[in-house]
Amino acid sequence: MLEIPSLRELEVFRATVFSSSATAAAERLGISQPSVSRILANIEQRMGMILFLRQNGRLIPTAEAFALDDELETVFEGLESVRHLAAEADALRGGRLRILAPPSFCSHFVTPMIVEFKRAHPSVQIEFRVLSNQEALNKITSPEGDIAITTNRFTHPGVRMQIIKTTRSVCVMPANHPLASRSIVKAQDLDGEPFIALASNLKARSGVDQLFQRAGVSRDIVIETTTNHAACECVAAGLGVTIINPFPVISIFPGQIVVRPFEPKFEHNIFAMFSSETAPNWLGRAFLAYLKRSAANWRPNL
Amino acid sequence: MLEIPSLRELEVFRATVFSSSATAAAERLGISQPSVSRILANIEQRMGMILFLRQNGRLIPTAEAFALDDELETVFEGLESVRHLAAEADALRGGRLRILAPPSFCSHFVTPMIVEFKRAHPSVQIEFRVLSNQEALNKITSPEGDIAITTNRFTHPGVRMQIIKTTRSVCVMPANHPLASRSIVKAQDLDGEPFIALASNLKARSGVDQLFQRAGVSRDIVIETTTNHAACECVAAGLGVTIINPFPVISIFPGQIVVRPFEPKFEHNIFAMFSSETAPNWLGRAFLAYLKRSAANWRPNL
DNA sequence: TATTACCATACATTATAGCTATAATAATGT
DNA sequence: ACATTATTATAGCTATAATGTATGGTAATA
Repeated sequence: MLEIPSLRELEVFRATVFSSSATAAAERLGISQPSVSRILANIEQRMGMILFLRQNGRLIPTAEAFALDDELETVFEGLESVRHLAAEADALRGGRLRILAPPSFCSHFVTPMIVEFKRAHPSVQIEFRVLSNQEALNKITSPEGDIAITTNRFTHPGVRMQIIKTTRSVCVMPANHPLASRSIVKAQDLDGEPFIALASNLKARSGVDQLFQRAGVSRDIVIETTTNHAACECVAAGLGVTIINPFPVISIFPGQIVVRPFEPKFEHNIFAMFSSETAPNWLGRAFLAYLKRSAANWRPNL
Repeated sequence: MLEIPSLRELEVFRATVFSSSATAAAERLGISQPSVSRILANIEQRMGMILFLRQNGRLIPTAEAFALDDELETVFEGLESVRHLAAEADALRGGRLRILAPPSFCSHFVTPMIVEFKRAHPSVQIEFRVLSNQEALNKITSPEGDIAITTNRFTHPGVRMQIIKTTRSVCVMPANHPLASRSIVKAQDLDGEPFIALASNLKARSGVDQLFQRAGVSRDIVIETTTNHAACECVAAGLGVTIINPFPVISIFPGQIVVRPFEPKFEHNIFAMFSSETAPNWLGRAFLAYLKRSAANWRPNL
């Protein structure tokens, strides 16, 4: 009923939609017309859709057929990339990879991945630059970098973004805090609490501020820090609680802090950024796959 | 050497990369381990790449494997859409389709397509609104429209754009113009010529102005019009020459005007715009396929 | 040293994709 | 009205590909 046909069958289907004729499609594909005819019948039966009207002995593509054809364009473009990848696979051995990342993700995410990647592919020459999101954008468009890890979803036409991981803010508290017994901490719970805030120029700061404003909760902001790590240090020292992105750094200071899910939910994204101008850098994509796999296996230990 | 494996083979490959083990992949796919092993060997041979290192009797994915896996994610996402399409094909019979388009493309492009589409699928309920690019953006994001035809490449995160057609500006002249004998008209040829310009708020106007500025050519702008059609009327009346996008309206006024390619090249794009928030509207995609096919068959008769 | 957990190969079996020949139907030309 | 041509559909056959079972090899482990 909704079994997906084989690549070959889809290819035959596309050729037939293109020419609105089984005979023409057969000629274009270099196979016989009966083959095309039977393949089309097969597809229709297995997908449970009528793709062609048989009117006056001719094949007329239905709206379903056009929609399917449109959808398949993406698929076959992807396969074309695969073919290019195969053709240029040499670049993956002994190529160069220029990685850009902001400081916040280096020591506990990107750097270990670079070590692992380099171990698996010793002949690859790796350049690693630590810089801000904005600088990364500039370098990718130049292009002076192959892949950048950022926390901003840039919509610049010169770059393509891809989500590496999505996480939700958590509440970090001293181990002896009364709220530590709760399984979830809500905004209302923190009314009047001493609070460690992030620096006011950060997007995460303003986002969290909004959540508390909407909830009508006023916190006692005792200190502002620039990094999640510093915020955790302050919490460990008993200065207050904080709301941060748990990825990739959490659960240092074992025993001194506790971490709980926070509501309302506030999402953080990490993106990979590539140039949209130049051809895909396969080493960069390979490295992205490492990052994704690593990020997917990561779990916040709450 | 670069033959693309079958879908099934790619599926097996992905499962193996995911688990880094042929045995685990076989279990996950419900087939035998030797099958997986042989399929992987096949893929590697046919693509001419080493996808797994056999170290200590274990399979270790190479950078090539990760890059390929990443590439295939797109492909399999596309196929997932195909599956959804099959499951929801009913929507294509008797659904509703809300089309948005600017005035310039209605009478000679969108409207005839709507007529054809409605004839092929009589039970589909079609709403057609004529409005500006900006209004279309608003309605797509609302969403109060399923597909919009625009001349702007919006980068708004709430919409996905797709190119329907790309064309190049042409020079339109009275039939008896001396330059009518040339096969190509260049910017320099129009120095001092009486010129029909488009309204100064249009993107096409400023783009063409730039071309002439760079070429150091000063035209005698005798009149400004808002539409391509009006510009052609002025040309037919012998008021001067003009540079316009030939699509979709050209070669009206037969015998009175001639049309020639113009250099330097100036490209125009027509886009389809969908909401990126809501699920794909299959009727919209089917209609898009109609538009694309029609646009692809269109030829400027120079 | 025995055991276990993998991956690879060989062989047999089944399923699929392709061909040729032929039928059926509709449009077109005489 | 009839023959011709163009198109899709069906049947039967064959070669190839996909898959399973059985088995062997190799490295880690107890």
